[in-house]
Formats: sequence, C-alpha cells, structure tokens
Amino acid sequence: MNIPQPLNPQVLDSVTQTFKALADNTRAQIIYLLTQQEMNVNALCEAVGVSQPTVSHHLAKLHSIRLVKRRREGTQIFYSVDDSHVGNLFKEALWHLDHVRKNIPDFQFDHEV
Amino acid sequence: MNIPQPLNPQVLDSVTQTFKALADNTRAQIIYLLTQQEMNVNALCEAVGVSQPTVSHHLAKLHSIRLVKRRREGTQIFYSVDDSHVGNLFKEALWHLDHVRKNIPDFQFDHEV
DNA sequence: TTTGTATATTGACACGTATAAATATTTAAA
DNA sequence: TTTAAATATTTATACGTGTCAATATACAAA
Repeated sequence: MNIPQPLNPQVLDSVTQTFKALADNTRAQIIYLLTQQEMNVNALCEAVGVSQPTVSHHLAKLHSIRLVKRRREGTQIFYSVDDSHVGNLFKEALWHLDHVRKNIPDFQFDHEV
Repeated sequence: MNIPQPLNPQVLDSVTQTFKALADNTRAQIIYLLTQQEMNVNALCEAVGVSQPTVSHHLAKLHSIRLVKRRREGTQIFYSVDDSHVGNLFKEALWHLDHVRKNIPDFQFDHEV
C-alpha cells in the first residue's frame, strides 16, 4: 500500500491562504455579495453590518491575494470578485452542504439561500 | 442601484465552517491526501509530519462537519473524503491560483502540483 | 486653500485554536 | 485476563486575528 505524495509546501500555503480568506463570516458575506454585483465600501458596511475600518481591513486582505479587484470612481472605490473561480468555490461549498443535508436529515442547516 | 440580499446567517455559518475546515495547512494536507486514497491515522501522521493527537484532533473536526468519513478495520480506522465536492473545492482553489499566476507574473506561487 | 466625504491605516484588546504531553479508550491477540 | 497496538480525549500553552476607535490619506467641490 503506497502512500500518496503530499502537496508541496508552497502550493499548500497558497491553497490554505485562499481558504482562510473565505473562512470568516464577514469576509464570506462580502465575497458572496460581490459575486452578485460590484459594490463600494460604504454599501458593504451597511449590507454586512460591521464598521468601515473592519470592511476596509478585510477588503485589503482579499485584494492582496487577488480574490477581489477594485475600481476608483471619484472618492468611491468599487470592489468586485477577481475571477469566476471565486464564485465556483462558493457553489461547491453550498453543494457539499446540500449533500450533507440530504444524507444526514438532522444536520443543522437551514436551507434557503 | 439595489443592494443584493445578504446570505442568510445560518447558511453563511455553514459555508464559513466548511472553509474554516480547509483553512489550515495540516487539515488541508490531510484532505488533499484523502482525496487521493483512504488512509489510517498513523499513515497520516507520517505523511503530514505532526503528532498523532494532533491528527486525531483534526480528523475529529473534519468528521464532525462530514468532510471525511471513517471505517474501522481491526484496531485501525481508515479515513476518506465524504463526497466529491470536497475534491472539487480543492480543484477550484488551484484553478484560481493558476488564474492569479497567469495574470500577475510575479505572484509568489510555485507551480508544480 | 478650505471643507466635506470616502476609504485606508494604526493601535490595542479579546477571543479562537493549533499543538504536543499525558492519559484514557478500544480492539485484537496471547 | 493480560498485554500490546491504534486511536481518542484532556489539559495547558502560545500564537494568530477579527474588531473598533482614533487617526491619516485621497479626492472633489466651493
């Protein structure tokens, strides 16, 4: 029985960083909203319900690993997801949860998206 | 300009929990190995390079949210990924990183998987 | 330049969690 | 029942990070 080769450390780090970016309620909500349409910082603050510095802090992190891109328009800055894989990541997660819910009836998962 | 409706809190929590499970080098490596083939705890310890209690701790977490399933064979317990979406999540993350690498040449990402 | 608005950065704090050592549990074999 | 091997649990510790308040910066209008 041969053991499969582990993922090389640098790729592993990159993958983990990507998942870390989505592993927080605030950032996940931000990303979800941005998969729907581009939004500026203030709109995100109201929609997500956290302070402006907190939203900016998260956006900086998301932008540093290229999960979102930005576009200036006067004093405002509009953010949007950087590529389609970001939305796909979300979809796969939701599908997994759907799989779990179907196979384990009393799993805590409220099903309206 | 209408603001999209945020993801409902319970679904958001579930999604975030799923990403949290992959947002750690040790767990991500474990999941990656298990997408290749089922393995027992000891084999995972050696392959990942952390202590047995640590591996068991992570496996318990991964199992609690149904990312992995287990099968007993004598004194050993073999773990494997619970459904195909788990592997797909990984693939989407790698594709995103590939997209980043292509569009931003000097992005720190070593490209052999 | 001055004023106002939008966004970014800094600093401090509280909380979650990854880790290993020690211990407990489970199972099979003697 | 005793012994050994595999896995799980408990405990304590150290580190990372999400949050907001205060402040700084960028831009546009007057």
